[in-house]
Amino acid sequence: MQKTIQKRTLKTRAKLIAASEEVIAKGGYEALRVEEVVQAAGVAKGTFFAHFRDKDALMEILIGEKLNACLSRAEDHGTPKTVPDLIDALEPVHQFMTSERYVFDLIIRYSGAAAVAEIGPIAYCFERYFRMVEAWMENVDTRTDITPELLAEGVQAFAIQSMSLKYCALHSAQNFSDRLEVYLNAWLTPAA
Amino acid sequence: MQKTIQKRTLKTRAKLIAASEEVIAKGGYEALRVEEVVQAAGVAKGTFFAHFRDKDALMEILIGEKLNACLSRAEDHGTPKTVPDLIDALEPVHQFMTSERYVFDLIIRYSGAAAVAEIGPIAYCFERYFRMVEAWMENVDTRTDITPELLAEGVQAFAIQSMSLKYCALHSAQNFSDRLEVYLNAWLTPAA
DNA sequence: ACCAGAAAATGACCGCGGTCAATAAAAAAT
DNA sequence: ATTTTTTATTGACCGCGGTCATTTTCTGGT
Repeated sequence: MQKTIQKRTLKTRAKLIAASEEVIAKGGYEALRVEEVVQAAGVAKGTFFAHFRDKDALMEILIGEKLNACLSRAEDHGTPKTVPDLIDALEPVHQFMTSERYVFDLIIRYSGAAAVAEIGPIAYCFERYFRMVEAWMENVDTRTDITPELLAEGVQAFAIQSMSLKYCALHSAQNFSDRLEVYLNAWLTPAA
Repeated sequence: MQKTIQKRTLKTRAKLIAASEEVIAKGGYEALRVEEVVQAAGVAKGTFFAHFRDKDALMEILIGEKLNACLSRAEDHGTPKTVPDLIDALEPVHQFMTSERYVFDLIIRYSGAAAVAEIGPIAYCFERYFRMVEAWMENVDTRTDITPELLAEGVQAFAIQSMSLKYCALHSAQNFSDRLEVYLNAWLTPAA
């Protein structure tokens, strides 16, 4: 009862991923059509769904990859020492997350692991983001009444809030970084 | 250049709304099909889209109504004095927001006003939630180094974070209220 | 080399949201 | 009362994601 995976499978999958990236490079994530992808990859529609549960599953993979790349860049930044520096370090991540409305919505929708057994690519990125910030929190000058873990969860919550408000016309007066800075100052170094 | 609206219009619209509520009462929000609604309302499919931009627009209206009812209940609670009391006051709102995964996702997606000119029902609810909490913050014993407005924005951010984590298998150990309580204590009454 | 069984690919088909030119009904103008 | 104009309704049709029985291709055993 072996389930030998043929090398053909990997090749087809690679073709589909490559074709998807091509399509996205042209028109962005939102405009991607499965039909267009399979045509570019030279396979039938049914083949696509033999490789990915649904369109979202492909998106999770592609967006997760990009997000991981951004997180690596953030890690390279080194431990930030101030709030502006923290925001600066996370800038690539936040930048990509809000590069397209469609992307932001999809990331939020898949930010949680549906089941402990299978953590999706995006849920994994959220965990990675959180752990990275948590580690930073241990070596930075902030309030000490709460754990680095809690501090990191707060940073994530405020980052998401700031990104959400970017898409809200009622709060577009203040820009993303300024808003996040206000939040994080209040969260990390309260004065009363 | 008058745009007289016929009373027939209002009647059809009411029929559609009523039919929608019926359908939802049976199978929940996620399972609603436009086809089923128009059949129950006794009109053609095209009529539906003459009254609502798309399916989401109807959902915004229905969910917005429910959400407003929950907010009214929260207002009736009176100004909460402690964090557990605050969570208790907001309980109906949070309860409804997480009653269905589909509902939560839709609410989040439409929480921002797409344009200042037209604030959707759900964006309005978010504003109302925020203003209500802000007013509470003025009459409650918290940190005073930041404005009630900022405090309220933080409460909203943490509430959303807590709700999101409810759907994440990696963080399902802690329940919603307990998590939110930890967040709000740290946010409203920091100790260092 | 050949065959049996497993794995992969195919494309016709379906469900459902959304469109639009044609039609009917109501209101305004005569 | 009749015509004209505006407003509302209709349902055939389309786009696109997703399914599944059938066919093709691969692989391991003899």
